[in-house]
Amino acid sequence: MHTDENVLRLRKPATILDVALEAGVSKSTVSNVVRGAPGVSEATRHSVRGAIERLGYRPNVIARQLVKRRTQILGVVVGDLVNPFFAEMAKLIERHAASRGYTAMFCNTEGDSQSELEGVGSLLAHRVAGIVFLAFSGESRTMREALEHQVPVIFVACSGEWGDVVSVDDVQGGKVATEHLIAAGHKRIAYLSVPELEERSDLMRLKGYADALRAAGLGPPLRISWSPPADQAVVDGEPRKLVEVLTGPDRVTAVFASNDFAAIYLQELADRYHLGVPGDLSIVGFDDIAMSGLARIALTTVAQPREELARLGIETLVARIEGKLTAPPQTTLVGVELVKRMSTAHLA
Amino acid sequence: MHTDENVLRLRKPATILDVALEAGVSKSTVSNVVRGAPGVSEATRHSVRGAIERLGYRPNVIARQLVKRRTQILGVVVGDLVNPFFAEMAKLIERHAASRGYTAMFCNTEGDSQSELEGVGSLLAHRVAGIVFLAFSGESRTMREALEHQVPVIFVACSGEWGDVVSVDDVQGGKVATEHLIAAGHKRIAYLSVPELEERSDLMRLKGYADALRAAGLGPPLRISWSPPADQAVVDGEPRKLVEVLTGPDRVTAVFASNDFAAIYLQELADRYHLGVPGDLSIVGFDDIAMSGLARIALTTVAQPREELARLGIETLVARIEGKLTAPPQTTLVGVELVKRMSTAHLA
DNA sequence: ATGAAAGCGCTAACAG
DNA sequence: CTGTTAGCGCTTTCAT
Repeated sequence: MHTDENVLRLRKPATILDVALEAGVSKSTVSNVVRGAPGVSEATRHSVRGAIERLGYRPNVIARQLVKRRTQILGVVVGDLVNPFFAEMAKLIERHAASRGYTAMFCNTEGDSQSELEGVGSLLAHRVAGIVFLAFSGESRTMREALEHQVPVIFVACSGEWGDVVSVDDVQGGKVATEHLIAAGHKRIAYLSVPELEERSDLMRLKGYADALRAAGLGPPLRISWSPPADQAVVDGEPRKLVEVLTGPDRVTAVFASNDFAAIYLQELADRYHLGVPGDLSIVGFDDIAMSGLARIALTTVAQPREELARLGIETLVARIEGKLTAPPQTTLVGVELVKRMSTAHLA
Repeated sequence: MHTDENVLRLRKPATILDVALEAGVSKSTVSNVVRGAPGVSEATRHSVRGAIERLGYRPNVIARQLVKRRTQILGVVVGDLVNPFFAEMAKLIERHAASRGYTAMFCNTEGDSQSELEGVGSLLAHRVAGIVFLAFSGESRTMREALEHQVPVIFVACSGEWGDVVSVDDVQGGKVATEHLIAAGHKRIAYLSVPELEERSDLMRLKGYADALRAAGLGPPLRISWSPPADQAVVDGEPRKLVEVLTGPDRVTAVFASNDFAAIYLQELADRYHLGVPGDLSIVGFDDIAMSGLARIALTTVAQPREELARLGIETLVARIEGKLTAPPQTTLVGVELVKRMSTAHLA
């Protein structure tokens, strides 16, 4: 098929015109063959195919994009690939996009709204057909820009006001996690949030937690803000050493962490201070990333149906892009499931 | 700056012509201002800037790419984002690319050479300026295509014959890992390889292992091929239950795994069968992914300098793209470092 | 210092 | 069924 002679000829990629000349037809005919347009005789189709093969012709997507004024590229804004939850979502999004003929272009924001802005700017400059937010800082200029350019947007596993959203029921998740802890006899239960998690989800999970607490007649909610692996944390607005919250007479005996990443680092901190999990401290996470299932981690957690989130997200976005969905932005909530492992136990 | 009126006007993005009309100059002048070309009077520059601002003009990268016949996009071929090593490398590569003005376009191959082929095809169709392989199946058609299209290629943390490579010294890594085990008194040491790791690196690590064994006058190398979390494995070409290799009279007492991912799943298997690590089995990994440092995992491993790999990789590729490097493909090897943790111990 | 004109490679009417 | 034509939005000589 490919001879060295051809390889040499192709130092400059063949264009549609080269193919037309080679096959002795016009550009349009080649274009029709390439795009599988109807109304081309079998004979010409065959000879064009031959010319394409001989020249190793590959359509220039850029030229096509320019004339159609649309790309088949989806921009994906990811929080931080180092968090396995995002890594897996990114992979699933890419796969679903590919299965529908779209290519994914990622930008990693590292949770920083400045790079989010730059990233979205770059996506917009590349005229992506749509944008998937896997994390969203809430910075309004970002969206403003997207809107101005009429790019459909979807928030997957996070939320924003200006586009469709597909996510889990965070309130419900927080509730289920907290109820599990309450059922195990815990009275002093804290909510642990980390900056990596997008604010709205954080607030919703906090709400579910607070609701469950209230329903059980337990004390006021206790919110810990922590950036692993720091020693310090902020407890109800006041800086404290995190370990102190977990020890002492009025210590917290259970923590609902806003995601597995935080939960695992909390467990790590407990290990370093020789606090037993779940003996001295019960922990529930959120996400159910792969490593939470390892015997050595064995984290009780609220599982997000990642596959379903990715599928619905891409489905919705593509429908929007292709004009099959014109209704106002909609929110689709999918269910969560508590996965019980070894990081939680009855209060002694 | 942005009034609603403008937002409305921008439903169709402004083109360079709109700006020219608005500023009362020609397309070329606008182009000169946008590109910061010299030879534009301060006055016109100012008025053009104003028009750009008013219209919210953003240059169409696609049109630019078409005329310059080059993009500023780097294709990145990733093995599997679910392996934290790849996730982190992907992130670093993206960051370094961005710092040099390039955008990254990922494709996840899942170790499957069919999707590698499709992915590279898509990258090529998008006329990426260069391709970074973070994993490479060795399938020659892939590269053949890349070569035919004259796209510079770099292999980072893996290797291939048809491009520059920046990787660690795998032989040395295998040697260091094995010597550590030998020094701890182990006699029956196996090498564990998983399909996710690219073949050449696998072979090089195996070689380092075998060399160390030979130098110490220890028996023949023992190679285990395993797909976690299966029960079965292939030991020196013959299928066996993995756990049997780790128990019984002539059991293996130490394993050098070809990457941390495999090492951690081996540890998991040991845990499930109540084999103590390092009591009954010592394990050394390769990569030093973040989770290997957790107290509960505490994996002894050969660390790859990821930051340096990413930096050198992008530097080299960009030099190639920009024509600053025209020498024949070169190989850059960077050093590895053994990180001792709790998964290895002296043989009792 | 600025403008006019010729494409980049492709698609999409519209003729023939 | 196939060819002609006119752009898509931008860069780049070459004039002025």
